[in-house]
Amino acid sequence: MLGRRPSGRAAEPHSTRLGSGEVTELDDDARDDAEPSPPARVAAGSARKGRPTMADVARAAGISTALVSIVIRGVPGASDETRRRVLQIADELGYVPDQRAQKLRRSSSRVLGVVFELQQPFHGDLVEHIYAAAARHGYEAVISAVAPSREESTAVNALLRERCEAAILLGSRLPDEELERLARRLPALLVARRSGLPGVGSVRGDDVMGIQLAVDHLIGLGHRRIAHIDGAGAPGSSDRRLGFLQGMADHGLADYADVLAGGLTEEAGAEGVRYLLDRQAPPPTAVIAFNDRTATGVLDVLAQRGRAVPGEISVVGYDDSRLAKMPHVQLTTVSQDAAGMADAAVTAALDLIKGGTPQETVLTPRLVVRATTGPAPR
Amino acid sequence: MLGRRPSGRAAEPHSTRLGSGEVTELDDDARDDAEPSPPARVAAGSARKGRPTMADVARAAGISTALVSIVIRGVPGASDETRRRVLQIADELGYVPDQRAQKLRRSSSRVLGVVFELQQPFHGDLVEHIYAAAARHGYEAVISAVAPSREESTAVNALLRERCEAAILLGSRLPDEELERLARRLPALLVARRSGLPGVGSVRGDDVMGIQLAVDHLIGLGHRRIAHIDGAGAPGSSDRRLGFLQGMADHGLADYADVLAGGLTEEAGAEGVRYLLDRQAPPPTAVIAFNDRTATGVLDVLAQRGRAVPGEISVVGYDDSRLAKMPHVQLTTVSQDAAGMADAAVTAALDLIKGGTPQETVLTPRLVVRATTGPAPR
DNA sequence: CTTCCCGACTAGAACGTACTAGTTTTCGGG
DNA sequence: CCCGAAAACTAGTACGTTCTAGTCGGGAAG
Repeated sequence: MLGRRPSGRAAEPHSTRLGSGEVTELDDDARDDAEPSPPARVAAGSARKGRPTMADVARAAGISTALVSIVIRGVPGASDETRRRVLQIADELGYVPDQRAQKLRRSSSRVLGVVFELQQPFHGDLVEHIYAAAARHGYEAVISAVAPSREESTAVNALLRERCEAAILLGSRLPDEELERLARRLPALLVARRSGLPGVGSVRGDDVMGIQLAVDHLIGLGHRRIAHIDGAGAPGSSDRRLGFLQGMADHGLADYADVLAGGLTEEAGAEGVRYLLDRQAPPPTAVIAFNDRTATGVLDVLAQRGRAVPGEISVVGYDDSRLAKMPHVQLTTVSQDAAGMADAAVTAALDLIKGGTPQETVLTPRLVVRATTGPAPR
Repeated sequence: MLGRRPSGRAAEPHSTRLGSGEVTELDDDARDDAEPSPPARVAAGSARKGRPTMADVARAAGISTALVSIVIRGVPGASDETRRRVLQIADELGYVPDQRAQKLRRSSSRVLGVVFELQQPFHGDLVEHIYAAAARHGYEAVISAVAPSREESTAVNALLRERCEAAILLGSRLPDEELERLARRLPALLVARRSGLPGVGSVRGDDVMGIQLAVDHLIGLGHRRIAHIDGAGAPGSSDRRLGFLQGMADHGLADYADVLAGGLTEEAGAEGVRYLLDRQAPPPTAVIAFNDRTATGVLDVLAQRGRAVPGEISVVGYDDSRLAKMPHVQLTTVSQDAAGMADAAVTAALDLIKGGTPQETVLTPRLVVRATTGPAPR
């Protein structure tokens, strides 16, 4: 094993950093203004110096900023000739409207804030569709991430300062008290979480029913011993747990129901199924996981242990996220219909902004049968 | 199988939407201003009406907005008594500084723009650390996502309008031409991608060396037939391919090297390894995947096919993302050190903002040996 | 030849904050 | 009691837009 040295293709090995310790802080800051002659003064050269403003464009075109504004916004009030000229000059100068100033001036910012979890595939799906849904309504979505090292309240505060018109929280874990404080400041909407609060709207799937669909499906395939690896304290987990127990009871199989504390990560699923396989009692013939990530963990462990899926054990996930759809996974799962949910969330948020009363919108889930469920083994 | 109906616990079954078709657009918009008497006029009631401003706080406290500004920013210039009082009133009123106005006023917006891919775990890791690194330097990170339905140029434009001081692009796929246009507008920095452009900085791992580390490791374990499932056209993939071929050649094993067109998804890895297993020639004893996601796809297929890892086949990933660290996966991988890379990226971006020349910073990767590699089978 | 209107364009006031350049108050020392 | 200086506070402008309320020509209608 030869000790590797940095590859030769890079100009310099490590952290290269050229020249001069100090750079002139602000080179030619003060530039005299009353001088209309040379139109293109910014154009060439590097990206230095504050970006061009509307005033720069106006000066270069020899017109007022108001007229430039009219052209840029594309509203009536300018001749075609001027329009053409202004747009060309703006492009030459590399002018981009300053969003801060726009938003400040405009009565409504037309911005929806979205808080999501960085590593949750389903949240990724939702965010993607929220972008689209917001755009469809002439809104912009600005996103703020939650991660192990970034608390939800930090993420929310960032949005608050952004002065968005409403906040959409994906699978929030904020305590009721904080949610109430938030709702007092701006319209707030929970997604994929039940809202017990009067001031807070909510868009979510019917979790009880979703799991029941899964249970029905499995029992229809002849399964009896079914386990549920739940979401611990996560939003929705108690509903899903309830749906599981109720679904089993409906078929008179309450005694065969098995609920394990889980979580919403792959590891939680892995741990849960490991326990099921290693314990004294015979393992279940089917597992319903809290979500797709959890189910993925279950699948991984089963594969490692050489248990056939669905031959020996069937597995059902929840969310129908990107994970479930992957061709080599083909997870049977309960679809939350990310697009529909995003759509409903944006619509509901817009309704709140217009002064509507907070509602609880419950979407009907759908079972998507793929390759991880099959007839119960003999 | 009994046809499931919406669960009884939800107040109303589907898409509930209460009352009044139309809501008053803007209720009591005009409110007379010159009236200093009742201090707390916003406080109670719902969240309606524009949020309180500095002027509201000042009026309630009977002082000037300038002084409120001083207190809010926490700069010297106000008595402790006033400070306390103002903060309390601000809190009561639910005052939050308007970021748009702040940024507009402040010379520098102290905002870094970050473009990332929503479904790439490694990007998630990077974003998380960039948030932290930026905060450490008194900057804020605003993120803009790329997804199948949201183009990179859309994401970049959103940042541009946000007037951030620099743009950090994670694993960008933008063509050189567009990058140049961008760099002419504001300092731009590529992460995990080589920059051929003079005006664009770059922070990346030494991909050639990274793969070579993996090759060395495998050969040290006795492997000879090694395959590389590459990243197709993705940033960094040509370097990694080169590193693979060169590493194999260094050991005189050029003839045993096998390069497959892949991609950066699980499916690409799954497809690649399926091909390797199904073809005529004997399968390799080790696979180096383009990244962790690709490696995960490989692992899944191997598990499905009942191939022992690392007993029969060893697998190496790249990135050391969240995926690799998961307890039930324990993927051997080349670490890009997300934290270090995020740190370097933020530092480099700040340097660019201060007028520094764009640099190419190359970080030394590190091999993290976990459970998916072992001695070559007999 | 007026009058009026309409399109093209402009002046200037917001929006909510930061900050410079004051002005007033406080207070200790002589 | 007054001076001076620091501390506490304020007026007013600037940031880059949008938008209201205009001005200015010029052509059609009277």
